[in-house]
Amino acid sequence: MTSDLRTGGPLLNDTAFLLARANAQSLAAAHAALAEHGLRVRSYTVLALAVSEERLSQRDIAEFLRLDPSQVVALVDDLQARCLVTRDPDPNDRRAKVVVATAAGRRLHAGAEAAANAAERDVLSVLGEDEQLVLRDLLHRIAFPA
Amino acid sequence: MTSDLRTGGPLLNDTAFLLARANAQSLAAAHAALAEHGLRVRSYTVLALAVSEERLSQRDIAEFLRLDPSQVVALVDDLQARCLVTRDPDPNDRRAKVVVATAAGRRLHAGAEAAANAAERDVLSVLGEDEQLVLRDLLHRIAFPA
DNA sequence: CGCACATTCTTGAGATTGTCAACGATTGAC
DNA sequence: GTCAATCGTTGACAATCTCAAGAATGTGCG
Repeated sequence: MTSDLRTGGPLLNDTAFLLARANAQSLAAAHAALAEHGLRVRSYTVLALAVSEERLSQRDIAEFLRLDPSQVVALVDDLQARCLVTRDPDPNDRRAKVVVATAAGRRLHAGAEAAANAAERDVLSVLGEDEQLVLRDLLHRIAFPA
Repeated sequence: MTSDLRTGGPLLNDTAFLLARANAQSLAAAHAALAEHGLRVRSYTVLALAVSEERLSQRDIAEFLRLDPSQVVALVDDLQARCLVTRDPDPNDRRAKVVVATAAGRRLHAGAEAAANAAERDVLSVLGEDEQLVLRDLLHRIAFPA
């Protein structure tokens, strides 16, 4: 057989490329899993933040997800129109709007989270348990540099 | 101080999210580094494949980069218009077109590669040398599952 | 207090990317 | 030779990214 691109070709020493391709695999799996729940990957992450007890503002969300604030507006608009989240006023800053999940939002998130976790488990299944923990630690440090 | 989202918040146990955010960091660094050479990240990866000796067809490139074939058309169109690559006929299959870098393409790639590597080194600098090797191996296995 | 300046959300625009369906040319299987 | 499959291409449409501007609110300083 001819030389396999996946093992010996160009760009394979490029961690940035491997990061991009691994992310593409992960995204595709998550996309398929979440579609059955009527969510796209972006909506799901915003909903997940709204479900948490952190009471994040749209700016917090934008920074955490590395999105432009205007994108968060559209995402929250959609979730709010579907009665999955609300925009609560921040008593300490009337400019800010805290995004909080409704009961329906929490219900939908619970099911979607299970599907997303299953998809992630599938993607990571090529690694051992200990390797998965190492990967998460390394990615965490790159994703949130000091 | 209040609880830091980066260390204790939601989604941080989600490897898929960390993968996406780490990739965003990497992409931003690469984008800035390559802009000075007149290339975007996509163009750079296609050019890198054209520089290699693999003689890849547009379909090969699409599959390797996980792109739709129609996107490769636009990318190669642009690189060809700038005289950085050529579309050579494949003697074994007259449908396929092999994308090969010109001398100018190889020159531009050399400089761009240096800048991209510097950016990557910067992003990975939060990890030790050995950890960087581990990360690359783990990502490689996820990016190209059996 | 009053003023200048920064921050938060929002809107709108334009460019880039992702996804899909068709089509002509060519190949490979039968 | 016929027929299905593949490769490149075009076109359309949705989704995403990036930027600029504006209204409302907050913050700091004289």
